[in-house]
Amino acid sequence: MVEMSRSFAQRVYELVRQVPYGRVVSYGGVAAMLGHPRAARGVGWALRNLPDDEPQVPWWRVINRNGEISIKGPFPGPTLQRELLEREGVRFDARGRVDWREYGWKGPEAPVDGTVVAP
DNA sequence: ACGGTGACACCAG
DNA sequence: TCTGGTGCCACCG
Repeated sequence: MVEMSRSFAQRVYELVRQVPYGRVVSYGGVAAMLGHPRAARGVGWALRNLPDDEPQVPWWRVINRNGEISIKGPFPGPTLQRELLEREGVRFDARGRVDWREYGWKGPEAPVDGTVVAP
């Protein structure tokens, strides 16, 4: 097993499950939404060790701050992730990056644009 | 308790 | 913009 109670990893999975189809979020973004703005690496570790017991976790929608695929290794990792994202309509530029303005997910409680926050 | 690892982020230069 | 160095966090023998 990889977790016992509500481990950090478990919370990562729950949040990533909420990332909408065709949208992406950064490791640091996930960490921040969980209240741990400096735990980006922890998020990466959690997704790398995603157990088979955790279905419905769109791990491929999590990329690094530069809008790039951050998976290492030759085996079906980087390629598969990009494949899955493109299949959802996410487009990569010539440098292999995603535009945050267009596909970035602001979080489950993100305010609708046009909302006035303060004068 | 300790040191090492990793699908990260940030800050100079 | 890119690159290298540094900081941080969760987790594993």
